[in-house]
Amino acid sequence: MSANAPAGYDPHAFEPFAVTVDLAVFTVRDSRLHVLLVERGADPYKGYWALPGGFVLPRESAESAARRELAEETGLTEGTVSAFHLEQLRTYSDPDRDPRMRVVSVAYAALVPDLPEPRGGGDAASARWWDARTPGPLAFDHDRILADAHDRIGAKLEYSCLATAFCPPEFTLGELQQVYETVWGVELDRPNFRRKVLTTPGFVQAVEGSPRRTGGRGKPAALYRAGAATALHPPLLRPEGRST
Amino acid sequence: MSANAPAGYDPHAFEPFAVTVDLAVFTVRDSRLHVLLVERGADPYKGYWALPGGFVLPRESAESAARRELAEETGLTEGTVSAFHLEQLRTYSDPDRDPRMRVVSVAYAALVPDLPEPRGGGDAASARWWDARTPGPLAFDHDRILADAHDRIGAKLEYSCLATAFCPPEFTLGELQQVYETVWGVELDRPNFRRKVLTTPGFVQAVEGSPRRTGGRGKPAALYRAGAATALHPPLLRPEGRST
DNA sequence: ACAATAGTGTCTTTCAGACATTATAAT
DNA sequence: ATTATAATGTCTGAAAGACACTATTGT
Repeated sequence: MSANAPAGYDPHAFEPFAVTVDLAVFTVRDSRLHVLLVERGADPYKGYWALPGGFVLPRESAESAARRELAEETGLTEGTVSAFHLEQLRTYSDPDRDPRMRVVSVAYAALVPDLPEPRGGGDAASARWWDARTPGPLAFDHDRILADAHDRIGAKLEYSCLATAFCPPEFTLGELQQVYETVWGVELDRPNFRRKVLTTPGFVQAVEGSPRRTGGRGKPAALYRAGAATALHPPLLRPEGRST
Repeated sequence: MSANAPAGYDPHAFEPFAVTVDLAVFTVRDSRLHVLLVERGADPYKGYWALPGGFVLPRESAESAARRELAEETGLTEGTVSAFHLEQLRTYSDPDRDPRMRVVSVAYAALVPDLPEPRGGGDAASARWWDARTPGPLAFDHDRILADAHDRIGAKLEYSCLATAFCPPEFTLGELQQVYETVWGVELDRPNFRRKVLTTPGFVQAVEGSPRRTGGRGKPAALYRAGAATALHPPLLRPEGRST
């Protein structure tokens, strides 16, 4: 803003903007990427599914609003939710994106570990996890937002350590690899993946006195925690120029 | 927005938000990264320098507003300006970022070739190019926005062909290398840079019947145009984990 | 002749892809 | 035994870093 407020600019002079946040909450479940959706109970788009979200209140930032909505929609406490990765995606401002009024929405992507089915904490009675690739037509421009969010997360896995945000505090390398394979929709070579993760300083850190967790069959896997690193140098590039 | 408008929500019920755009317009000049700033003629922050920007009008998107402001502040036509690279950065929404009222700002980064000194086309009488690294304290939260913009551009040079956006339609590989060195603040090995650029399909395309442009002394350099490629696979990583 | 910039070629190191092999568990 | 998953090791090829060398201009 800021530079050129028309002299004597009156905030109430023309129809105001509403500012909202929309959340693409992702998790990896059963080797599929899932996104949290809520069913709309009122028009417009009554009966459609939509990304959870809500208005930014007069005295809070968009970040705060997003964090608050994340807690409400997942039914978890603010404390729990504060550990989840939440990042701003981009802002959607088409004048006609909401038929009721001028609504500018700041979209966020949240990455959470596998959670229990959401209990309807907020005003959205029905919230569910959906497969992120086949969400059918969503309300408003949420198909677009969801697609953008998916793209961004996929891209960030390449050059950041973000994948651990999908995992519980202690995880196996197999689980971490599942995250990559699921988000990218490709299969990775396990030995090469191990090598890359383990030789990147600070990506993961072995849990000492190594307890081992069994994934059912097979040899138990060593456990790791997320390391201190945040960036991946050099990056872990996906096999081909994929998008989904 | 969208999910949970309180039933019977009245847009005028509480103090409205203003939505603005702020622009970080970058160019490379004399081997230094420059950013376009305007001097504020009124309070708050009277006399401070600020990123150009302005209000989003009731019937336009933030993108349109940013493009419009870019034309106004550079004094160029919308047609000229439509060729420049303009991308959304992120949105700043701290409740106290503007002392006058609640202002949410969508920030954009614009990359332009070396332009003539801006003529005050808009209401901002004084607009100037400043060294992007030492802009002194700017108005509002614009120091933060500028730093974020610089970081983002630096990061995008690694995995995109964006550097050509700083160059005129025809440019030499030396000029392209200057862009990288200037934005990253490092020196690159020329032979290796050449090899990387020329072996990346679609990054640049040689101008046939090669006219050659002299940069003063030395051997004349071949000219290139930006290619069709938009992404860089594999990326062109900067030497160390730098940020400025 | 010399300085300055453009361009080529080569050696070495790093790292990713491919894939064989061993290890440890459940059935 | 068989199957399933985890972990190690090795070979190869692609690409980056370092750097020597040639080419073409202005002064």
